[in-house]
Amino acid sequence: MTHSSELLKGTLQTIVLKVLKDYGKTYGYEITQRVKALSDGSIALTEGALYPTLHKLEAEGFLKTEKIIVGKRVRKYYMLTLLGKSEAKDRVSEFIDFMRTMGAVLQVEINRQ
Amino acid sequence: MTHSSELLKGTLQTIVLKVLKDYGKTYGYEITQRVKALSDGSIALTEGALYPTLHKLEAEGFLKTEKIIVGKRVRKYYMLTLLGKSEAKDRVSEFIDFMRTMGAVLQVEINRQ
DNA sequence: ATTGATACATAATTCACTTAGGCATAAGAC
DNA sequence: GTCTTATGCCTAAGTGAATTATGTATCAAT
Repeated sequence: MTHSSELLKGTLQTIVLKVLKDYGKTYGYEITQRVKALSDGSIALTEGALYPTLHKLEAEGFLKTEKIIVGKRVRKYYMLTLLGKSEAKDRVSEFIDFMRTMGAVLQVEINRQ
Repeated sequence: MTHSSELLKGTLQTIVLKVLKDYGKTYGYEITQRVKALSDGSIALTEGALYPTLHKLEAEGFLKTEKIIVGKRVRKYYMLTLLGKSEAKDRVSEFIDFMRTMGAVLQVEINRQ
């Protein structure tokens, strides 16, 4: 395990919420693929982390689900609730603040455009 | 506890190494004060996290220590070893990569200048 | 004298995540 | 045809960095 994977901790909920905000109705496996693509292969979400997180966000009222039968398999789509949309926005703002703060602490110039 | 404090996880070693790189010989309590100042009050390192981290970084050969008697109290100064200097640089680079990747995933424009 | 700041340290607990399973269908390689 | 890889969901045990809770002691200020 690299040190950078340590940095990833605490970002999973934010990532999931933002992906659902940007892409709408998405299923678990698809989220892993999107994040892998967006991160140029460097972020590989593990199922052991992803599924419990989806369930938790749903239990908190941020996500709602819809099951679709594809062939003989069940696919579970997740989408943001109204509350979830607001939460997604908040979490991204929070992340931007965090980056700015860390930029100051680490004396790295960071600008959001 | 806010969600942003969750984001902070995994950054402590990087912060400590970078502060020691930028300020040279520094003691534990001083590190908490510097980080608080640099982060405009938003990052308050807890002693329960800081001291074990300092001990661990020392055990790994990244830090060396020097005890100074101030009045009747012992103050323990930490400074980077040669290995620690290189590690500090690597960790900051890693953090910059992480921010860039997260910027891409969260569709937030981030530029380092 | 009592509070708050300075200064170190350890121990129990928490909790997000990793690791390791389990189950099943679909597609492609050989 | 069967073997591997990809698709697709899930839970449970274990890990480890953090929080929370203490403990000890000096110093300055009111």
